[in-house]
Amino acid sequence: MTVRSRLSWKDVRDTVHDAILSGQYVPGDRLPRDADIASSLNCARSTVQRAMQDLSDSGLVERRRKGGTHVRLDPVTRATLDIPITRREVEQKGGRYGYQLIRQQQQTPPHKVLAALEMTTPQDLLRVEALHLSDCQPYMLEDRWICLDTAPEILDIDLSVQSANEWLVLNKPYSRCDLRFYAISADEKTADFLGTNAGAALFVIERTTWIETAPITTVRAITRPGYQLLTSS
Amino acid sequence: MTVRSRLSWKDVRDTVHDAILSGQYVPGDRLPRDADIASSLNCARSTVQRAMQDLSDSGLVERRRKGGTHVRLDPVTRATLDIPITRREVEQKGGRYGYQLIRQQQQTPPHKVLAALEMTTPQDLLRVEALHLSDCQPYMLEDRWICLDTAPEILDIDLSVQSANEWLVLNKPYSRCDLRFYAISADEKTADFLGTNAGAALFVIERTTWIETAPITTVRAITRPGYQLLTSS
DNA sequence: TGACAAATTATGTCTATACATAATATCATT
DNA sequence: AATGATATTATGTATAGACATAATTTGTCA
Repeated sequence: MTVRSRLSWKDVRDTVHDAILSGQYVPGDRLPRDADIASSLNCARSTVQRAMQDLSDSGLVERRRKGGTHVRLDPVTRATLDIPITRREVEQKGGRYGYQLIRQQQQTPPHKVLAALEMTTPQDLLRVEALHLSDCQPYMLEDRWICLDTAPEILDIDLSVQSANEWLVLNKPYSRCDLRFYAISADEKTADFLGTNAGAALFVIERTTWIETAPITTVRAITRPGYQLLTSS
Repeated sequence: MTVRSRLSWKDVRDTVHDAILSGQYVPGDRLPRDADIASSLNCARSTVQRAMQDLSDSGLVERRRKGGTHVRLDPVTRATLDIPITRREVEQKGGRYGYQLIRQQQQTPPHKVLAALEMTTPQDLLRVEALHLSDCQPYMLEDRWICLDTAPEILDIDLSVQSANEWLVLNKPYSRCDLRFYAISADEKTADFLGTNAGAALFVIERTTWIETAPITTVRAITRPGYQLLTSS
């Protein structure tokens, strides 16, 4: 059997993880001190520290100074979601990407939009409605509001060629992103755009981004019927 | 101004992150070598390494040995979701948690369920249907299949007292968890349980867990009308 | 017994160093 | 110009040591 000369922190993490999975430690149990794990596995404490930090990040254990490390009593399912730009998403699924600009105009946002952006003083935003296509079939209908204070350059972009989604993601990196998922019943207009019937259940992704505290954009993306969002790994 | 004597890796991460946000580096650009960043910020290379690893994990940059570190050309929105056990979710929202077992029986799973669990040989599973309540109002309807090979102890549990959700999460930690989100139209029976009308758009969370390759459970949780799932931070 | 101060302890973090590894660049050879 | 061996380089990772920090325990005094 192959014994690596040095133990990586991922090895340590997996060892501890397995010990928990196997029932050797159950929720609430206290794990040995990092230093003890280190000496029993014959590695440095910093290696164990890195491993335990990862387990803590993933929600499996809780660590407190002086208190030690405990298996979480109240485990959470912590999952990572990857939401690529829509063009990539379509292409990754093997579709041919298409894009249609529906409408673009500066207007006063409703209260809901201001609230989502956490803006206090009302001001005109650029509203962009667009349809993403996969193999010429409707894929996602987006209703977007862009903050012109934060992203004034958007006015110089021809949004019938490049989607706002794409331009923003390449040119306005964000420091904070809020996501929200829910289901809606399609209204007449939405159903029409997405090629379905009014009343159909549709999956919605809402995303709002900021640079520090400055709002960039908020978008409500209504997906075509049957759309599913999966976790990455 | 307060200058901390030593720079933490999170400080380094934020500094680099800010440099990217400010447009100093745009997608595709190559960042300086870790060692150079280290000397320019006056910290150790390992500190920079830890920072860059985090930026790489969060999808903002890409690192390749010898190739160096580049700002990702194709940024993804990477978000972390926390899905607590349902009792906690209800309580965190300020509701009083309640639970009703609807039905519990061993039966042959349909093909869809077998596929979700990645099982090849058909065998009887324990099917548990239950309703979670918040302040005596329906909150979530779950339809669960449990693999008796992996979790035989579940048969000794009185599932009218403790929910399968809770027992499994405390007693069967998983090594892999797949999540899936989508929208459905309520059928008559579902609408009835959730106190809404047939045809209502409902948000669905599907979760399947394994210990290594051994399937534990798959559950389809249909949420009450208006339910929204938010990202954690 | 209670309140507060001090010692203890386990995790948190940075540093300097050494070596590993993968990808690229260089250079000699044909 | 194509090939293949070799050197170079940037990241990946572990280690020992030092010190920081927070939480608990212990000790002291009223």
